[in-house]
Amino acid sequence: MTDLSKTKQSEESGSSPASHFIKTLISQDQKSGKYGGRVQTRFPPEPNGYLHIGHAKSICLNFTIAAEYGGQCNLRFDDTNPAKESQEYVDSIKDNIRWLGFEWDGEVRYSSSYFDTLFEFANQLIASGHAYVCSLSPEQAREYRGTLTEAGRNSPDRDRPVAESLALFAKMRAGEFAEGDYSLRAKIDMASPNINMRDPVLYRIRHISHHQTGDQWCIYPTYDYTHCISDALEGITHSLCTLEFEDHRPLYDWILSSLNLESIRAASVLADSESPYVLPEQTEFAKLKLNYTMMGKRNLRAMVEEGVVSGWDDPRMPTIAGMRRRGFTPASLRNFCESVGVSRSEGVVDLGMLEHAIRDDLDKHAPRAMCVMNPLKIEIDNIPEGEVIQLSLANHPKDEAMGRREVPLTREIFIDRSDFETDPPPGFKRLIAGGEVRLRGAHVIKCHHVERGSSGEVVLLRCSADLDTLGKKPEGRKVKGVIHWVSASEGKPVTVHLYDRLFRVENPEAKDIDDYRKCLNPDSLIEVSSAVVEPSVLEGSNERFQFEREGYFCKDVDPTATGRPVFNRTITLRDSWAG
RNA sequence: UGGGGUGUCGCCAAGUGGUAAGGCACAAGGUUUUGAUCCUUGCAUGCGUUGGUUCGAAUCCAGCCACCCCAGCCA
Repeated sequence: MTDLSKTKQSEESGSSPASHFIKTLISQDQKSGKYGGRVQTRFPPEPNGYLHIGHAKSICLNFTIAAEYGGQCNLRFDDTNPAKESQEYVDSIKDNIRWLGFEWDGEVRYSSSYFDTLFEFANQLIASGHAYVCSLSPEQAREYRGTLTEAGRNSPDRDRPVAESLALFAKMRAGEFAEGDYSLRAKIDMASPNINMRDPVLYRIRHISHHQTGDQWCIYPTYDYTHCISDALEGITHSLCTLEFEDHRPLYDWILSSLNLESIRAASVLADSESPYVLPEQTEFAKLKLNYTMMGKRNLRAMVEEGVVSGWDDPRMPTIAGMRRRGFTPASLRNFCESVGVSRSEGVVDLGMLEHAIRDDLDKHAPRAMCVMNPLKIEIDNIPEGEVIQLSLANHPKDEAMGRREVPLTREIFIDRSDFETDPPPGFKRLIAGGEVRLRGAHVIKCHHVERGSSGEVVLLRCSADLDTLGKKPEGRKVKGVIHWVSASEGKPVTVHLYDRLFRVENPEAKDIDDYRKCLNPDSLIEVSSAVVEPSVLEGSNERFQFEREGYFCKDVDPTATGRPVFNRTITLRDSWAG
């Protein structure tokens, strides 16, 4: 039996997603029937910024794992700190998740929609002696907390009578106190080596309106108090989060086990269910880090606010919105997250992995086209002036289903300046004076005259086409080079944005870097205004193309003021030629 | 020097006592009207380190070292 299953697994492992410790854990829970066969996960962003590629890992993990085990994944906004949150972020996050290809279970959830229950449970904790109202100011509380190596001291209010705490908590909620006057704290252990257990704050006073609840509340629950209860109310089974929350797990468990289990169940989505009610459990995994990339929300926000980039959706940003505009596909991001794996060791993934994921997807799915970035005019003397030869080219070299397109060939065409050399380096396969080269999808041409301007620069190449080489190899010789081209008269001018990594250093967030601005790559965006594309590019509804020999490009959603179409370079083609 | 974690090829990552998967990168060939794709081959006598247990250790035990996280009424 073991042999059989092993064989089967290894045979499938080529195509099926890799296993990892969280799947192993859930498989065990499924086998033991711990949650009655249920798997419910959740993605719990705080709406205080835009989602980035790091979030994508968590999104993919939570949604795919639920799907693989026949469960569901909730989207819950963890909105307990209205000072930093806004509806704009709520909207963008929902949009980004859908774009990635995931759909959450039922309605969007908000921690703030549990405020009533949370408040009631807080009263229960006070009543059962698990929490008290503390009058220490934030500064005093810090002093009382102790340090990493010294135990803290008990608050003078720690043994406040239950009735008094209850009354004060009611007054806090009624708005009778100023911010910082009082807080509700869990009564755990001020000497705990885990600082999170030193009577953590559960509620604080904030006279601020909330993007979802308006002015209904002036006290707001903290993350630690809210998250575990929200999970429990939603019937979450596996609460997946990143490693830095590991120290919070004891608190997560403490809060839930200090509450009455039946009260939680009764307030949860499982109240009327026959499923056994089992509390959720938190499991941590390492967050995604990418080299040459800054992922901190603070820093990303700073780049937006300081105008280092054009916005949250600047194509150089590691945000979902930015990558989308850059031309990344949802599948490429999902595949990338899958290929990176899930573990507990904190590594830094090489950008090359991401690049591979997008090239892999676009190579299969992006139609080919030609675009000349830096035009050099060629006159083909044996094509009559005014004649337009419509060539039929395959949109994809391997996938006939992607169809064909017409590409006009005329007497005057453009090739890229870099495809002609008067002084070619060894191994140069493109056009040289007196040499031959294949025009992609068209004829072999020979350059017999180089025309120069007053300062010696090449202005025009006079060539002639071997009319017998359309769709066949030339007779008696080999022409190695193939270059792309665009008709001078039929081609369309476009603007192209060549993007490169934003930073010159592997870790722009390293401790020894005082200012990330000093590490910016000055060439992260190069605007090319001289580019010309073949007409088909502007005719269809395609957004993404491979401009042959140049890279993958994506039509920008936001044309520049010039009114010309803009194409963003998603990624270059691999280039094994060091020239 | 408190507590919690992590250390397997340049990078990610399987492996759970039976003799080091896979992907990325890299290198060398082959195909090619994209110097792309694709195909083939190569790439850890070694699993932070030192000891121990065992017929046998990346896997078990002990010590040591390195790195990450925690002292918000942020999440």
